[in-house]
Amino acid sequence: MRADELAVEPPAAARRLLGATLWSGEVGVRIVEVEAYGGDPTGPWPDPASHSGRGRTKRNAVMFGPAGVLYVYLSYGMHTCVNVTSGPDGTAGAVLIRSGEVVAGLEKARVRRVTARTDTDLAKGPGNLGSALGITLGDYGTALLDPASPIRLEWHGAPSTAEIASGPRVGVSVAAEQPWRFWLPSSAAVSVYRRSPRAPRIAAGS
DNA sequence: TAACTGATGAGT
DNA sequence: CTCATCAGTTAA
Repeated sequence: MRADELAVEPPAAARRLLGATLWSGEVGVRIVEVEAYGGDPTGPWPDPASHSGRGRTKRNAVMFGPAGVLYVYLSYGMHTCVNVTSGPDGTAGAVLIRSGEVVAGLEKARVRRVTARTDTDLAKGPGNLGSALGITLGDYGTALLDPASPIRLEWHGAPSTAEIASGPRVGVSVAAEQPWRFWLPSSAAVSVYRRSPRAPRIAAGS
């Protein structure tokens, strides 16, 4: 995979990342669920739900750089969420890796995820995926397309559109109408969709 | 359904 | 400095 294949609008980059393998040392995860996030209002794809939706900060700085770089952040004080930057250099964008299947290094992943009931659960959900791969805030900024990196991407070509499903992003209270979540329905590791409690309700009732 | 946890950024 | 917020997970 080349950087220019990710230096496109976040939804297009997200589709290309499905089916790719994300390696962290000996543990490999097949990506089956992703979410695209845009950038600030002055860019080509404004996104109020994005960490970069209100401009550049110390935390989101890497989102404004070249594509194919690891953006990690801490969520809810305990989970590390793994993102791949997208869009051209100077334009903010990223793809959150939400869920995957462990395809290598099962033993190590099981040690890191002792609470997982089955192997399918090892990297199911953004926090669990980061935990299974052992990714920490210290890995912020890793060049994922460099074969020498401890954390790297192995691309197998984008899946066909028939294999990809899309829908609203999870846990996002604004811009919830954007179908910027993509997943492979054939995988059992796709996390269950749960609407944000702050998102507008679709219909009245119970 | 809610307890939990801590970095972040906006407001004081 | 404080304070609300957060792209969650888990046990109940």
